[in-house]
Amino acid sequence: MKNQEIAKILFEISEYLTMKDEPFRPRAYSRAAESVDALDQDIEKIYKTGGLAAVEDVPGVGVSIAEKIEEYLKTGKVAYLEELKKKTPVDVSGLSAIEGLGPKKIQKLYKELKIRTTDDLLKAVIAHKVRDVEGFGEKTEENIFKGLQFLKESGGRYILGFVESQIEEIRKRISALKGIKKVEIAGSARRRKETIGDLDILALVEDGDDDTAAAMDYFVSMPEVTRIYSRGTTRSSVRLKDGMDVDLRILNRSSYGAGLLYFTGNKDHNIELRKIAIRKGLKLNEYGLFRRDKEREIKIAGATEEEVYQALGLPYIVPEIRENSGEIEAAIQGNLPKIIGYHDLLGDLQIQTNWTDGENSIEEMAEEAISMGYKYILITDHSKRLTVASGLDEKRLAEQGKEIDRINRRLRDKGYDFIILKGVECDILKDGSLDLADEALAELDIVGASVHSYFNLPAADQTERIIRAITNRNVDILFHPTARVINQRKGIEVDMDAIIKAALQTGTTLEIDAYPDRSDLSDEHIRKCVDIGVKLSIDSDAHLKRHMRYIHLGISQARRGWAKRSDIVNAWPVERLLRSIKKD
DNA sequence: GCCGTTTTCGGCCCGACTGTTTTCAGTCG
Repeated sequence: MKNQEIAKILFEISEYLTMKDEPFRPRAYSRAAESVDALDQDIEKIYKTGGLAAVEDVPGVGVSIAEKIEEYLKTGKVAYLEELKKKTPVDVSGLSAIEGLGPKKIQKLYKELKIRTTDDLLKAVIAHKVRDVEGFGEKTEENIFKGLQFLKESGGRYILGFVESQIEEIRKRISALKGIKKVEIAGSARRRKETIGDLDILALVEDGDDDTAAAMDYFVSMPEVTRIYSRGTTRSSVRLKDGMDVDLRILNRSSYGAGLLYFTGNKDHNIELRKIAIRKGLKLNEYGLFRRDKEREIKIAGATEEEVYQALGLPYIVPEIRENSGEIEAAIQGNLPKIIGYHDLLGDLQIQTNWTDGENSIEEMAEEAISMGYKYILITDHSKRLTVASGLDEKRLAEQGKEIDRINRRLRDKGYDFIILKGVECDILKDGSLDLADEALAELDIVGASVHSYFNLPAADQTERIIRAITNRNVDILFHPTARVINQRKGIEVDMDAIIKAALQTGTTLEIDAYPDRSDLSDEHIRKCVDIGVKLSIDSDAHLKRHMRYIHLGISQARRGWAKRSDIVNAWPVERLLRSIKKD
């Protein structure tokens, strides 16, 4: 599906046009970008079945943009964008990734200091040249420096949820090749880390079948490949257009499990396993588990991961917790937790609709939830402070409640075992008070509260602010507790231990926000919550129907934090959820 | 450049916040 690629191009055009001080056209392009990004159907399919006219039916897309989409689908390029880039040869998307830098400032830096790339910018910042440009100053220069540092630290990592469909597509294509029996993704993607550095693909061929040339030929000549690092019979390595490095390794059946284990990692987990092997007089490597018998090595396991673990005297350890952070000790002692499964959730507790900044109606989101097998959802539109999202005030919130009642009646009449719960995503104000009146919040089934402003308060103030908010007896869940956006913004600085403690005392649930670039709470914080018994929820934070499908990423995150079904409130039936969540 | 009509062109989301200014531009959501 090329929707995201096209959205990115349209957005880039919008930024160039903003730099040129064009009125309105930038807005038209970014609106079209958002709209294409939000589309349920494949834009290529729309074009192929309905032609240009069908593309023009996409909201925000008119004749001119439709033609550019057509051009991209046919040629993989948009001449208009190439032209803009030629006129202003600046890495806009790279530079605007820096928090606080937008097209206007980028334009100014290019004009005054000839800055084109983040490298140029870093040099200028170090030489203290930026502070002298009109409209900039010491503080801005410092913020740019921090932004560059942050990008460098997080840089080069891809957000799993955003690259997953591309990865799956490559996996499928390789699976279909002749002689390939099975293809799996290993590495940090298989451990379900929130970001991945590169991609390890493992392919299985039958023992004795060493004709891997066709598979390797295909791999290094895939359309998305821009550079071939190496091409061999068992391993090839390439770089994709978007910068990601990908390895393909071909394994035989007899060593497939050992290879999968080895390439899944993490490294420390593997090292621990090898130590166990040594203690048992065995040797573990990527080809199998071996016993030395006189002068010969005899393979005693290797075809599957399960048999390798078993031969080491261990139960199977799921990839999500292979981090050498206590899982091996727990496995030895028979204390591995029964972590939550991918089909254990009964509902989703953070969903935005077109009452505020969501795309779809309450009813559409409910239908999507029903099709996913859920029993309930909580509608949590924004509160009034978030004016751009046309956040709800007390009056509209009450109106929304009535609408939810009507839809619930309709769903019941249709015979669905499903309920829409009334909620809100209420802004936490600077001092920790809430954006909506207590009486309005008290009317709702479940209240979520979250931070969308003042991200830079000192840790002590920020912690106090959050604790004050969750101490309000109407607040049931703290949404995306650290407010981080991966590759964009660090989380707020808080004493998370103090917040987790306060959550325990007040009976507040902390959220695991599954949206790919949030993934908030992190695995590490989840584990702390699980250890002391703080309740958790796993929510999609969906602004469109499609976003609800990101929920599996939140489940991965929970699994990485060792959470059991009993720790997750939306894995509970609705009666128990409502009984337990309110702290009266 | 798109949309929605007032069918041929005028209006387009906007408030909070930051850092720069000394009254405001740029960025973010």
